[in-house]
Amino acid sequence: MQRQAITIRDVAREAGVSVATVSRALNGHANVAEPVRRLVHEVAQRLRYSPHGAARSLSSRSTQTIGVVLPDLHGEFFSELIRGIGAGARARRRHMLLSSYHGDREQQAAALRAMRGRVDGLLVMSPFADQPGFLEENLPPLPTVLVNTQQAEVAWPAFEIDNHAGAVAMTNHLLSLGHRRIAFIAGPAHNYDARERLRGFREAIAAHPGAQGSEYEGEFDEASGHRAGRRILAGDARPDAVFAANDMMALGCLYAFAQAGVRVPQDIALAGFDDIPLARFVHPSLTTMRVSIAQLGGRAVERLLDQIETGADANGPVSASDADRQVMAPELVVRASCGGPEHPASGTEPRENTKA
Amino acid sequence: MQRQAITIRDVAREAGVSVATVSRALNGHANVAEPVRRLVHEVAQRLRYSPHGAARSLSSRSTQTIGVVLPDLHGEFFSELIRGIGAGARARRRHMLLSSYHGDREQQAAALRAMRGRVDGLLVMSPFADQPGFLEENLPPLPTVLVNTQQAEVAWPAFEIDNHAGAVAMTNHLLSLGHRRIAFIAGPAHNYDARERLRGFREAIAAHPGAQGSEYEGEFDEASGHRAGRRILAGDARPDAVFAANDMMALGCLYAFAQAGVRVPQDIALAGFDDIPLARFVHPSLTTMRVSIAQLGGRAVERLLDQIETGADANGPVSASDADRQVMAPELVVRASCGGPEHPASGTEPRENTKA
DNA sequence: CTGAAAGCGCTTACAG
DNA sequence: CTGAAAGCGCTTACAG
Repeated sequence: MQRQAITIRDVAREAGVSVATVSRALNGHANVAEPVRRLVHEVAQRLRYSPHGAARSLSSRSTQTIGVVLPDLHGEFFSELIRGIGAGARARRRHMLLSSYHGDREQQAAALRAMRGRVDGLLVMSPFADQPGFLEENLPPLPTVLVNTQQAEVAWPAFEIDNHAGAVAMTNHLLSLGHRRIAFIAGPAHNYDARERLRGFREAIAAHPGAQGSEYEGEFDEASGHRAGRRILAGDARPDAVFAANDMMALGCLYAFAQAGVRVPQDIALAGFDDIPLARFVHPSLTTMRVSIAQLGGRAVERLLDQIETGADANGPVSASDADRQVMAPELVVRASCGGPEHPASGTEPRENTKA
Repeated sequence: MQRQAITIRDVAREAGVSVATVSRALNGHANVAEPVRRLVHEVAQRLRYSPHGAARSLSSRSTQTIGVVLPDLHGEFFSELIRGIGAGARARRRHMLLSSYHGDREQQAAALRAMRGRVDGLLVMSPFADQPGFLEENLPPLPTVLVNTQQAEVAWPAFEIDNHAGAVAMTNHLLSLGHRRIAFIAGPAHNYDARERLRGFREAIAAHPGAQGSEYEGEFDEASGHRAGRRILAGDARPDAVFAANDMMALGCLYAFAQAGVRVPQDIALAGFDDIPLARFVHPSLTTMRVSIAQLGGRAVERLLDQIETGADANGPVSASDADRQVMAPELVVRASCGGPEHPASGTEPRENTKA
């Protein structure tokens, strides 16, 4: 059974008016007589008419949709980002066209180009944006806001987590607890967040006379954290504290310590970054930097929609200034792994209702 | 700087051919002379032309996009679902229009209607689908597949987790361990998954002579699990085992037991449902039913795309049969909370690379 | 307040 | 193999 799609012409015929009048009535234009407006609405409802999105977009030159181009959909970072963007879009009655691609440069270029004529603006997270020309060549002529993305030069408005400041804050926290020999488990070098966190760690160590930093490689996953933990224990000068560039690696490291009978925080302090849900549940609970990814997404979409609505949709690289690069500060969360309170209020603190 | 959008006419003019030829060349139609094809591609590339999505959709009557309508974006269930759908869509070169709405019936109705002319098919998860007429009245005339959704009558193809079978399996597992008095912490009654899990528990208990079930209310969150745990301990006949309808409640319950000094599994066994990432990290690690949400989404999108491509896009409620209701069985994961191995391979088992 | 008509940017029979 | 033309389903100046 192929239901025949109802068009605006059907409504017009049935209501005995022109399609122009139907369009005006349904779009809430003022210049429609009240009885006509009512009639049209009544007929449209009876016929279960709903306008054809592509047709409407083409003639009105507006899609009521924002495009979201991400490098991946895996993991909590992206799910929180999408949730934040989705909430922001919904609040302002926009749809969301989601395009993930695999890490390949050409694939992302294609994804960006394919957005033309489908969306009114773009939210982009791209590992290739630091390659000169990449965005200029592939971004459709649309307002665009970047998220957690390093640009070749500041050209588009951008929102990002202040990874550098967060790493400085955490390092300083460890130093303030009296730790002097601090090991850092770094994330992958190709990752922007990872580089910024490493940079923050190095700066904070360098700024503190007497502090001594050491660095270990990691891949942002549990396994590499575990390997780093073992290497740390195998070294001859055991550090006072370990700062892992993200929580997953901190958990892997924690497990390596547990296996070796090294107690946290008594024998060695441990800290992570991200405040993933697990962080408060492990034993000891993990000191970390909390980043609000959903809020990052929400703010970015706000900014994008403002830009779309003011029509000042300067889309080229000329419009942005440094003022348009907004960083969001993470927050230090002290837990037991650095001598803070254990498992604060877990089990009593109400959490979000989760589906199933 | 408002870059002027390049249209197919610009390419045609520049290449000295008609727009029809440009269209054919760019869409890979066979009937274009090779030199012409090359010229057109070259010009299009030089001009950085990309076709206007709405225009293309309107004239070709195809959007290369699937619509996804969900009740919420919160929590791991939805992020995994989106990830699975996204991977499936990408594999078959489709875009994904994501529309979440708040729990309200009218809002979902509007979200469904707004999909017309924007997508070629729909993936829908709806708590209102059990109300007769809701889908019939609001679904656009498009191929549609339902996900984890209870229909008034089987009318659309549907994919869902076999919550009933999972609950039966878990209850039988607890019985097989020798437990006879089993408490069940239920999820919210308005939730389909919750109802199915409860139904499975009751059936398995009823089928086992000598087994004795008791039921406690819960809301699928940690706090309600904690409350239920306290009530369970406060009762006079302490059960041998507790089966929580999801992991979050199991964790809350676990914490209540820990506070009361009740040991798991020595004093009481505990099991959950979902296998959330936390489940293997808590102490004791949690026995649970693993459900592959991403796979659920992936299969559903496969089915939808097949339907779209065969053009047999029967979209009305007549086409589906019971054969079109596919259930996916969850898998029992035995861990320490029921006497299984503690923290299996954690820290060594490589996990997915997570962004930051 | 209302309608006829042009136009949005493509694709696709239809001729040739 | 190629082009002129119609058409997809809307919106929006333009007249009246």
